[in-house]
Amino acid sequence: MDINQIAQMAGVSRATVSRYLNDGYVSQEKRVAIRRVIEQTGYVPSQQAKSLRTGKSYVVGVVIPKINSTSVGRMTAGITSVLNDAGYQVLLANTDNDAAREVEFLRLFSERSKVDGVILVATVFTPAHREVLDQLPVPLVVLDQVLSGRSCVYQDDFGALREVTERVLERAEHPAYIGVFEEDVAAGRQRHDGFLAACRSRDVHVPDEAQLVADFSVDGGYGCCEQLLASYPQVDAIVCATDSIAYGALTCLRENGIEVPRDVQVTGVGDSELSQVVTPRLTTVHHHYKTSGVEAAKMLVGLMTSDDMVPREVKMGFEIVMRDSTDCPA
Amino acid sequence: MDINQIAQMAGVSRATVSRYLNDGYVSQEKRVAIRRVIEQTGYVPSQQAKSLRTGKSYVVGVVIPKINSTSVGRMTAGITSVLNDAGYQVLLANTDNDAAREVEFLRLFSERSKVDGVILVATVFTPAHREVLDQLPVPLVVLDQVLSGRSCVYQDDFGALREVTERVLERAEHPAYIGVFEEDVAAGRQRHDGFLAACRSRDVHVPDEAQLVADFSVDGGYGCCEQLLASYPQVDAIVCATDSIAYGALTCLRENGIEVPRDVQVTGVGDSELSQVVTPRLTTVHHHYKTSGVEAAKMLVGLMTSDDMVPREVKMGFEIVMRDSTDCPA
DNA sequence: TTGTAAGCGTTATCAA
DNA sequence: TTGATAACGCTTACAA
Repeated sequence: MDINQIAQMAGVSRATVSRYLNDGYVSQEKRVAIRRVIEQTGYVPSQQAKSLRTGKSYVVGVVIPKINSTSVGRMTAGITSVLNDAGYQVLLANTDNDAAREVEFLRLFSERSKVDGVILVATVFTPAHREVLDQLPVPLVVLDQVLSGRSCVYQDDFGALREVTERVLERAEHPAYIGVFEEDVAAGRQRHDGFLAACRSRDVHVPDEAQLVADFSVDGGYGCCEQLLASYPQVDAIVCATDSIAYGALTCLRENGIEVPRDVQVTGVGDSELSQVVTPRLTTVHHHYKTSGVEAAKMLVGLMTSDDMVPREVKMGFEIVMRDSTDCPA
Repeated sequence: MDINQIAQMAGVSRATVSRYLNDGYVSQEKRVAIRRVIEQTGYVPSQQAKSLRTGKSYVVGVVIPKINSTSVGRMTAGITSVLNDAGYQVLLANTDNDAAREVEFLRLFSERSKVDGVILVATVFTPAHREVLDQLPVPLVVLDQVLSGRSCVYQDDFGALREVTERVLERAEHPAYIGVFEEDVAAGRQRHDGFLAACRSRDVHVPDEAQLVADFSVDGGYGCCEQLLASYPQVDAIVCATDSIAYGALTCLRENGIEVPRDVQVTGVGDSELSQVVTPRLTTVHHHYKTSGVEAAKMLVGLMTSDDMVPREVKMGFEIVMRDSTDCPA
């Protein structure tokens, strides 16, 4: 069922049908004729052919590091809702934290699939990243990481960790930090720096053995916490870079008969649904992940439609959610 | 940069370049000439034009009910990994548990976007679903729900709930059930039926007020549990349809000074990462979600490539993970 | 082994 | 307001 058949059945040329479908500029008379035929046949124009001709695909590529992570899940939910409402389809690329695949997918998107835009939920930026991003022939929005000079939406990880650490320090003297690898500027370096900034401003010294690096998992948190108890037994607060790490730490502390928050305070980042379910309920940073996805998608739609938008860098706000794993004065 | 320019630069016709790109059947001599030009220019054929001509898009549509759910996340991870490795791109449609949008997306996929196949992570089947599925011009695999006569991969929810309930009944006499709406055949009806089957085989009567329906959330579980304590105080075991519901129940019980598992046993379904982190650690059913996604994707690839595959219905195995929220003899 | 030519289903230009 | 006609970039008979 193609436009030619519709034209024939309606007794017009295919150009007229095309106009009916797009601009308008068709006489009332032919308009109704065409409408009737289309309704009868259930004809739907081929998006493929249309794309080939117009150069617009109404598809955007979204590259994410890990689909099964609550923060990424929330961001993706925000992205898809805006994009779908705006008439775009979403081509999803899950890289499983493999930076090389990230580059691969970006290249794939720009060369083969002809997407109209790209959202990159980023973790690290290698030279290969910069190169492929520079080559990108379509608008790009970077999410959850700042890339200066480009449109991006990111969390205030530095500010968040500084603030949550300050709260903890009202009762603690020997804080420790369990973070993630620093190549991840946002979740790695910024959070770590925020922690250190708070300590410095209080003149609290944090020895190296109190600053550990875990992967993003519960088990990683557990392991680091064990290590911490061995090498830095005076610890009285553990600031963690993610909720998962904090869960692992909580479990480890409990199994070692250490009471939270009385003996050791614990904090996380992410405010995943389970934070209010663990015992004790976890004090954490609430990042507006879904909203940041929404922002990024809106920004991309703006870039794709009016092509003279200047890049903006948007830093999202956050909230500290005080629960039972810390011990601050109200 | 199109095939014509490459042809011209290599001094051959564009048909020869096309052959070089596909079948082969090009002389050694021209082959090297073409390769050189392609390398110089970085030419990449337009997938769009190719699709228009061949009718294959190498895109599959994946419809999911909720992106930010651990079970769906795991299934999607399995799906994308297989599909990407097989050279397909994934168009993702997140319906946010809206059955109408599910139908809409299916229609969109089949009519406008010309996907080569569809994976539907299903929850309910309305008549509208059946209609659009019947119209679907491309192979389909249903995931996480059984649809007889069609290719599908699903969890053994009946068997899982029966078994976990049997375990619980070794120590309990007044079990209760907190489920989800029964229109969801798998998570709703099958799990409920499994629970009831186990009770029946032990001649345990379960009054209506001990069978509640929650949404999929922690809060839902909390609320139902409160209700349960009021209307069925003799309860000594709560079998929950999902981990989230179980987390809510655990929290509610703790706040009411009821000890788990001594006073009341609790079980969930899903074995999400946090199940080993809550206190007490949750006894639950481990469903092989990621593997089921892998299976479904492989099946779809089979259907898309050799079009004479007969539909199969695959029931996945499961494991009962006994932890501390139950109290069974080892 | 290669080139010519006819599509795939649209939209855009230009006369009429 | 409409209809030829030429693209968009590719594949595939068919003929040479």
